[in-house]
Amino acid sequence: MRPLADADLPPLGLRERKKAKTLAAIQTAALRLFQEQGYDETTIEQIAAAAEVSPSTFFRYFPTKEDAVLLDLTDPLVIDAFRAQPPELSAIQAMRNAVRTVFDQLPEEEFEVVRQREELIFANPELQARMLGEIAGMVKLVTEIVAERTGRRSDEFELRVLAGAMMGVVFGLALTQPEKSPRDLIALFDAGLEQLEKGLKL
Amino acid sequence: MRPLADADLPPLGLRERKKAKTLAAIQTAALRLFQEQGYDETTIEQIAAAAEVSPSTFFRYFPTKEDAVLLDLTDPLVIDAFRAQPPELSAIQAMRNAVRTVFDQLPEEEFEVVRQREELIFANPELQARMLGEIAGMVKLVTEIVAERTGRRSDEFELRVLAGAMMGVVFGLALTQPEKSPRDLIALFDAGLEQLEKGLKL
DNA sequence: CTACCATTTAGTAGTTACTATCAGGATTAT
DNA sequence: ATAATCCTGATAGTAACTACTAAATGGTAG
Repeated sequence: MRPLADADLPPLGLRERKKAKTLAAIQTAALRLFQEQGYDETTIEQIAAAAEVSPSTFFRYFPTKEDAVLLDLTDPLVIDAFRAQPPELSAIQAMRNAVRTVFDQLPEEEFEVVRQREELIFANPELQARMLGEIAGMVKLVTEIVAERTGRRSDEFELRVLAGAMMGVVFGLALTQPEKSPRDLIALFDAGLEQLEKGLKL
Repeated sequence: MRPLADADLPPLGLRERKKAKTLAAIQTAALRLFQEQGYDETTIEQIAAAAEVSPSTFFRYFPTKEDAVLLDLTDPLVIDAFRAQPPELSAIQAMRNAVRTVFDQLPEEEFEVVRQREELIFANPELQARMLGEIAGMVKLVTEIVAERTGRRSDEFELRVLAGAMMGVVFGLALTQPEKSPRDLIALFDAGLEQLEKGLKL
């Protein structure tokens, strides 16, 4: 329930509340149906029916069927935490801190959503492709933040290599190991970054 | 013309030759139309018409529209060259050699196909997503080859981190810099790997 | 050259993701 | 209360993709 994280600020119009509820209802219904019947076997009509909205409404909230799975609210949290790290730290250190900060205090129910999504994505190549697209977006973001932190230009060669390598670690870990819980994955990511910083000797 | 690389071994039945020709005709027509009218604006009917086959036939050769762009014949070459490197070299060194070996002797016309494809992919998020999927496949392959080379198991943590980081470099470079020629990209990739091996200090 | 088999092809019909548009109803601002 | 705005549902349409069938073609044996 309530995969949203918008701290429920007091003055929130009825309209906004309804929207948030509809969004959550659709994603919840979608994830449930996907899990029960499989992704490809579930039509948008079914999702809409289960969420008690029209198909039109589904598409107003999610541009594609894939997005109903991919919508992730932890990414922006990590980005913010990363940006907030003191600039004295190396980029890799900063990223490690950011990830730990966010996931150490993430409630269990949110973890469950993460887990469910990972399972679906791992089982479906289409979704994997889209997921990688999201990661690519992260590469850009990370590049820009590192540029801010170090006072360099974001199109500098070294920055792009660094950001690419960091996200590549996520990548290599996320796509090769199916059965791990999200928590384990976080731990692995941390260890992977540590290894990256020490240097890759093989 | 003839984006295929199958050295035209002498005994090749008429049927096989026709198939190769049809494949090439479809991909050529597709790339041309995509470039002229844009990817989304081009329908499979149009491609089929331009290649003088039926839509059914298009789908027999390419499972999806995207595949008509993504079919890449240099990847397997790099993989083979990578596998052929002496095991004394570090994985990163071996990869650098492999890439150089392949692209140094790649004919100019093949480079042109690579360039055309890169342009399309860069302009279209859908294609980028699928492309990343291909890269993910590469991560797996690279992991396995490194495992062979070093006599380790392919599911070992360090291997996955290393392979992920290497491919992440491709990634960070390929997706952030549009206007470079493929040759420049190769050079950048080489430099990126060098930096990766030296260690990422930022 | 002919007859036969396997493969490739075109054609047809259907499903489904996704887009565009619009009228009616609910929410908000005045 | 009234007007402006936004959200929803409904309809109609496009295009990617699938399953199937019948015809044409390439390979092969007599």
